[in-house]
Amino acid sequence: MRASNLLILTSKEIPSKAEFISHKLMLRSGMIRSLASGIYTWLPIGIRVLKNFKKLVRKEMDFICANEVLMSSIQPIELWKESNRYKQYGPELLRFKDRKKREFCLCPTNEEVITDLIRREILSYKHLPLILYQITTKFRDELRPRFGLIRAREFIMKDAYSFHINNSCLDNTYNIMYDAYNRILNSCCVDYRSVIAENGTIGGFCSHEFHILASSGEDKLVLSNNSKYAANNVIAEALSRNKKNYITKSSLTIIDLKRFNKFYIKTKVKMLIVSCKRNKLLALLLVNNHKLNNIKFEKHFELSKPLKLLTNEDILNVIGEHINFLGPIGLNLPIVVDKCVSLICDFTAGANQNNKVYVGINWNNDLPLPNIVDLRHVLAGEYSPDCVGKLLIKRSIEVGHIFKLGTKYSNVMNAKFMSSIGINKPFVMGCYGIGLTRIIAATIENNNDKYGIVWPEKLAPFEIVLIPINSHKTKEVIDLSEKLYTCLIKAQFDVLLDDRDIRLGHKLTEWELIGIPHRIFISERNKPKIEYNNRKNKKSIFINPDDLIHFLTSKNIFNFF
RNA sequence: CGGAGUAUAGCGCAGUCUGGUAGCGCACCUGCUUUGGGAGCAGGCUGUCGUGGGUUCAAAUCCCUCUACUCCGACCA
Repeated sequence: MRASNLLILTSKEIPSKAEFISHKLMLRSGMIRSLASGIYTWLPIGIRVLKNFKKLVRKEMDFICANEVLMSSIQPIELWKESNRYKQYGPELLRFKDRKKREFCLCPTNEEVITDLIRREILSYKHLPLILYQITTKFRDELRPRFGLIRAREFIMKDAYSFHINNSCLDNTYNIMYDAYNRILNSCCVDYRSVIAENGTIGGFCSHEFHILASSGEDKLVLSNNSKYAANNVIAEALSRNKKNYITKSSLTIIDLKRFNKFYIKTKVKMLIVSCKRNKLLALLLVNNHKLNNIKFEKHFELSKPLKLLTNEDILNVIGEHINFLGPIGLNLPIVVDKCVSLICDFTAGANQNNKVYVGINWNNDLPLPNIVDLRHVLAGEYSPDCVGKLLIKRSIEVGHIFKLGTKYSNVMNAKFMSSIGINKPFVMGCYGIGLTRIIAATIENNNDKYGIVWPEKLAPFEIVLIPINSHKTKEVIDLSEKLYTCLIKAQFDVLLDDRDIRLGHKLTEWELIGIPHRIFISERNKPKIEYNNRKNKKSIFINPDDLIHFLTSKNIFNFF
């Protein structure tokens, strides 16, 4: 490609509407333009990057013998009714009708469509296991799109689905896919983690997420500093330890707020009141500095989803006590305690009277121990649940999620195959998503400097840019540049010749912003050598033009970093 | 969906409080000079001041309506 033919739409100005580094850089480097909230147009530079990411993913899918398909971005709504996700998905599913009044939706994911395909086409166990995948546009009508491509409404995702005769076969494919995802992320040169995760509306019984660590990320990961334990914040657990060492021995006493000091705060337990199914109330007890985890609550009390916390006002109306003085003793409500609360001795809680608290409360002595459930978010510095290391909490961007679905979809959609012993069995399924447009943004979050994007070699819009200097002065410079351009194309490099009649400074800042990894300068000054310059470390080396291909293909270039 | 903010040239912004000729920088066009870090000089083009209504002799500016976009939260993977 020649720069004179390439649509390069870079900008010096920092776009006012972009907050994230990746969003700013993608706009400034001319990769994307915004069309509407969470919807983008991809420009030539961006498309080249996207193509490289697709290539990388296809290579890994090929390697594990997955079959590429392409499903429509429009889906008949009947399939969603069949899988019972029609209501569950809510307004995120963008629905519309065709001229015959048949209802459709824009594809947010493809479990239904693929299950429908397979139940029609695959009748025998002899075809299994089978992996199908596609790379295509998805649409989710997000409540609040933000951060550029990181949470867009329209995005490009690779989604894969696997079909098996049983769980052990699924486990095998799941592990193969897990490894493939690791290889993909390694190629992106990003700091990432795979973590155990929550299945959400996709369903199933086991899942892992792949996250790129970034201080700007929306998600939080809980990681052990000394073991492999890594989990999404919403399901992370910590080692529950007995906390009776707080106090020697005391007995139940009611004290006034005036005597309430630091010492009692340490052992304070707080009470939250939630409204459950049929408006019944439930009291939850948590250690004072612990935060209630909605997801854990909802998982355990599925029928009370979504969690409804009573406000101070509600509590005054319903219970008639001030929120700060609620406690389990003498309370006429069912109680559930967090695991940590169940382990604490001589604790402090409200006395259900204004300005009064009980201290020295002990389970079984002072009141029976109610149901125990893990209800809280873990805190940084706690012990890892595998007893090895302490927990760190890091921000991240979720880029991939793999699920063991089991027979969730095949059962409800009646997708069955004939097994080897002659009986019909539902397909055992897995599904595997990786957000390409999100991974591009996250890769930029991880790979940039004050000049712009620093692309990993294989993902950059071009591997090499040839920059003739003062080419208007000497024909030799032009001739050599053209010669090298032809050679590099022949050697199958993704090369760009910057043949524009603009000043050098302009070219340099522009290619630094766009992030081309390798730059070659051809000038009168360095004759007969040419200058190789590296985007990442800004170092230069002077080489003979004839050695260029050898230099670029040899290990030299890697030692150079 | 709750809260906050913004909307003026292609982009970034000033002007709005206190109503009275539509401004600046970048970009763009022309010419000359320049050419190893987004050049300099001279000249030029660019606007339904988001939409609709109201007040006024007069509205970018004051009042009301709607819309879009951004941020925080909730939600979601």
